[in-house]
Amino acid sequence: MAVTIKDVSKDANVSIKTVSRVINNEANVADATKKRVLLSVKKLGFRPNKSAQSLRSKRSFIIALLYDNPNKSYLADVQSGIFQACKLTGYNLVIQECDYKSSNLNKTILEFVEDLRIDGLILTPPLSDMDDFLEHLDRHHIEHAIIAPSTLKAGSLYVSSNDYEAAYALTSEIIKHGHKEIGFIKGHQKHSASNLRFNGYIDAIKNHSLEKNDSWIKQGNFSFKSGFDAGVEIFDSGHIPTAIFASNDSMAAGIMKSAQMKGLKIPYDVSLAGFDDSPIAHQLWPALTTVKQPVEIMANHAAKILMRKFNGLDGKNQSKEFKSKLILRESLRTL
Amino acid sequence: MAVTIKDVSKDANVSIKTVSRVINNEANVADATKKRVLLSVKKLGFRPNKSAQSLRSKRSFIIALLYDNPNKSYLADVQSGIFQACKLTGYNLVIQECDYKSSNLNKTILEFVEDLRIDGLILTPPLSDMDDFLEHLDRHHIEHAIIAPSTLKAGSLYVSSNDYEAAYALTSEIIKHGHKEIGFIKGHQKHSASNLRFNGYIDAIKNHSLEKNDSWIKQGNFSFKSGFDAGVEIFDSGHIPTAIFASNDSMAAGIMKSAQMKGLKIPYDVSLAGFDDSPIAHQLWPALTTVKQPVEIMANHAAKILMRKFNGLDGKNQSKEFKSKLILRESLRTL
DNA sequence: TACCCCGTTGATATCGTTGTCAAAATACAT
DNA sequence: ATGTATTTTGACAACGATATCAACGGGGTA
Repeated sequence: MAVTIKDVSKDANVSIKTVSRVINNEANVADATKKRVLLSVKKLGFRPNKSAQSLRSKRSFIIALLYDNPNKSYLADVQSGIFQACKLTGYNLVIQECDYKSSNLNKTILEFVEDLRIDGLILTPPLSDMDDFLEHLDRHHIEHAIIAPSTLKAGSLYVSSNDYEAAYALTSEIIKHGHKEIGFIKGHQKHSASNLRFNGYIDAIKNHSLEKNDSWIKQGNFSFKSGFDAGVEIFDSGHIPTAIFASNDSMAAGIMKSAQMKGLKIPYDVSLAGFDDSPIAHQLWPALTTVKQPVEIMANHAAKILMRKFNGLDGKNQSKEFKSKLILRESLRTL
Repeated sequence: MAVTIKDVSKDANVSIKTVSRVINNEANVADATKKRVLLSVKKLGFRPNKSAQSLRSKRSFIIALLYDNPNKSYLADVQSGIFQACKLTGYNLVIQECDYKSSNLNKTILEFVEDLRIDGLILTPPLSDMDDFLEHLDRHHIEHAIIAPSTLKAGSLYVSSNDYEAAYALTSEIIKHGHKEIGFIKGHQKHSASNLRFNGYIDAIKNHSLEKNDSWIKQGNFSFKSGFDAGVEIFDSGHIPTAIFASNDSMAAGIMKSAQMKGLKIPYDVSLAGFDDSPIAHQLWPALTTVKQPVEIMANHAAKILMRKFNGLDGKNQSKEFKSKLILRESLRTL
């Protein structure tokens, strides 16, 4: 039989309530008593029964990661970042795949949270962008931290990255390399990052007095295939830009493949840039110029501020924007 | 306040025990009663409190996925397969990253399982191969299903793939393409799959009366970098094989990069094959010839048989070996 | 009719914590 | 010494389910 709070209370010669106070770090326990209890806890190897704690106190010490069909490497990074944070605090991590288009998403998640008494959620795009869903969470007082939200609501917990600035910077860098004709592949329409990146590109183009050419701007959806298709379209058209900036690396890889199949050499015939610095970026040849977001660190921070909030350490809102980093590799050349 | 079993019992005019019997599908409840109770359950929207269930019955309806630093896309596939199975049965999935080299792995996991009252574990390589750890689980009666175990113990739950046969078949295919000098990059030493794949290669070589050349056989560890390094070594040596078979796609990608940097063209100067059919395999140019394991389906099956066991549906041992599929792509050419 | 068997049902204890509230002990002021 | 405020402690209820075990009711048998 496992050790219970009762065993500890007997061993330390106090009431179970006092043991409870000690393990929950409550105030107003005499130092001597505390020491004695902790000794017994250690001696007997007592670990509180989480089901009982959860039943009584309505806290589970579990947080959940919600995601919908993300890029695999992105998911792994997010997950890892959250997990590291959990390990420090003793929380556990449940994962929940969900369909952002589902009509009963709200209900499903509410029941999920209530059933497991989940203490809080971490949301990834495109869930981060669903205002209706976020409002639903607020209405039911479900704590949550948002990774890459579209609108930065005061009082909400989030971590974001400077997608606009990064896309602007990368575009400027491409221009600095002498390019004047720069294509762009847009990302998934439901991801707010898509617009940010596109706007960064557009504004950089404009501010450098270059002309925007719609036949070089294609709608993708962050998938390899959409990049490949866009590449085929562009390369089949009469006029090819000297550089193409894809909203993520998968699409850039798709473009690279379509280029190579056409016999076009990167970066000699056309330069290429991606976004994300996913593993494929440096595994390709030539390696991709791209933008690295500190995804794992961002997710880690999201988990941390979420758990801090549970514990009332909410003093300053600790939501934060993280800076991305330009990574220049061989796929971009100077004209 | 949430609806409890008590509310249902009042509404249906039965005792709480009878409600409990109905929601747990126990025998010996009169049909009429059952119907009445189910009606009330539906009407009131009753969902049993999991903490209470868990506390009393020592079941949590949670399973956990244990992994140690796997390939990101592999992890995502495994996770997704398990998740699909969970969704059908109402189980939840918590993930636990762990360090297979840690000296207190046994203790950590035991406490994790006991604290959360985890019903069962799913293990991925290299944890699948740690006999000591597996024995520890048995000793503490922790249910588990193993993905890709090294030794197929009777009575244990597992899903495996035919790595040996697949490597043999792929090697034979390479030989059939006219290659007589075939290099090989080994995988991580702690993964049993590494040996299986290597043995498949070696036996195919032997059975086709080809000579094994140790300078073309390199030790890798499944990482891109280890493949890259192996490639550099091989290509820097005087004599280059006409084909190289890497134990996984990441390493094959590494070799491809090292080849391209050396100015060697794949598949003209050297053919290449990988293993796993990870996303990168078809995102490269030329696309990789490889072996596809139904990872997601395997993981799904592992989760299913594990959960079946909880429910005593253990009749036949439903462990299973899954067949891999050869995928021929441009990286392999006929000599 | 009396008896037993067996499917059905319910009263109540129980799981291991935390919450409530009052009692006991101690500190402080008069 | 006395009264009061404050800290420390414990008895017991409560959380919401399942487990135990006994009672009930109807059919079959002697």
